[in-house]
Amino acid sequence: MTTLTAEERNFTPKGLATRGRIVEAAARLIHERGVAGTTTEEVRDAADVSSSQLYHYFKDKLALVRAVIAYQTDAVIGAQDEFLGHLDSMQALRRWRDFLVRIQRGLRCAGGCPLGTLSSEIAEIVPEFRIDLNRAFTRWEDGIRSGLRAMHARGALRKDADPDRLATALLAAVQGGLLLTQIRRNTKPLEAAVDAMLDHIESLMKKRD
Amino acid sequence: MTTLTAEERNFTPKGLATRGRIVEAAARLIHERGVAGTTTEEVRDAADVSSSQLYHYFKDKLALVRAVIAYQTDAVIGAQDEFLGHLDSMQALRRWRDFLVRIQRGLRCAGGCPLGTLSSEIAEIVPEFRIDLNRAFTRWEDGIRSGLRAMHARGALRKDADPDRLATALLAAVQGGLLLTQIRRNTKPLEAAVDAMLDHIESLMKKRD
DNA sequence: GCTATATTGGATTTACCACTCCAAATCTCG
DNA sequence: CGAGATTTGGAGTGGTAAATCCAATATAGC
Repeated sequence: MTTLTAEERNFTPKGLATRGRIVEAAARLIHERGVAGTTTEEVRDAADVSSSQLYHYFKDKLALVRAVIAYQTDAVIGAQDEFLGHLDSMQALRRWRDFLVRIQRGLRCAGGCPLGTLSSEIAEIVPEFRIDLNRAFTRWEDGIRSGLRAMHARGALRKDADPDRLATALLAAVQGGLLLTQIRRNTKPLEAAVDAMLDHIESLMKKRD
Repeated sequence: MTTLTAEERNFTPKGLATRGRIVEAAARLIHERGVAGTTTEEVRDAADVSSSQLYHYFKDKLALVRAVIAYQTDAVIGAQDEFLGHLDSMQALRRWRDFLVRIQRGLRCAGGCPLGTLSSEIAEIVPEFRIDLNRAFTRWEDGIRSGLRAMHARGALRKDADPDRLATALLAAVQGGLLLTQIRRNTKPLEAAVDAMLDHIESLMKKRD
């Protein structure tokens, strides 16, 4: 059984635009109020579509939520585009850290990570949600890992350092930091968590010889 | 305006027991299915109480959820009782780490941290929830911090290390690790995150002189 | 232009779920 | 034991939100 992508279903450009509006509105509302806190009626109003449109493009609310997961995955990864894949120096890592903190400040520390909050709310509800979110985090982790691997390969990181494991740990620090930052309404936890992890990575660098 | 605690409301021991059954059942169901995924009817059945009993002891579902937050806070902190407050050596920290990993394995990595998942689901919904959860994490953090402060005070940690900030970072690593562990259904992320943070702390220890 | 298909409107249905209500049973304490 | 309070049973209610339905309009491709 294969899942058809939006493009495979003979949607016209106009239809795809409508579908896009729905997903976008749903993503925003769900990030603000959670999945359970967002009604299809609110999505309809925010996207300015009718009930039949919503169900024309999505089988049911669960299908819409899956589309939102995909949308947020691209949004989160996309927002870090200029960083992910190039985190191969302490300078790049620190700049990325500053970027993440700046984003949170811009959001007044509300809402947390769209993927993190989605995960906690729905990962246990529908098995496919967990799979989707796992893939999302794996993509994110890949972007971190490639930089650390490059550092390792060129000898900047000590041979006994494990760049893959460090990438996982760094992503965890980001997620945990974001959670506490959301609860505290203060960026300090995010800063403390990521800084500590970056200091750790720096301590695993070979001294310049 | 003061909120009455359960004890202040003239509940008899029998009543308190009933109330406790309700909270316990609600906590378990909510951890499994989330707040929105748990109906009052399911709680009633699980606790073997009638509808009127539920609303006799709780004003509404929100009040029940607040009670569940308090219950889970005590449960999570309580489960770590033998560790928190005594994390003042690398040995103690590593033992605590093993304990956390063991717990997750026992749960087959499902469900995540009760406080973490609650936070993501409801922190933005009702302001008081965020306050309650903030307090919960602060208590947890206190338990970690006191150990690191002790290490710092007795000179085991370098003078320029910041034990308070390290405690925040360590709690974040635990939370982020738990999130990824839940999504991956594998304890590796928790291990990687906490190990990295503990290695970092160890690197800040004075060499024995 | 004509036909099939895609898109849209919006009223309606169906189901569920939080919460109420009132009466009955049980307990407390003088 | 008796009066007042607490606890319990369970049917019922009101509102809400997901999903359906049918008809109308727009669009694509021949």
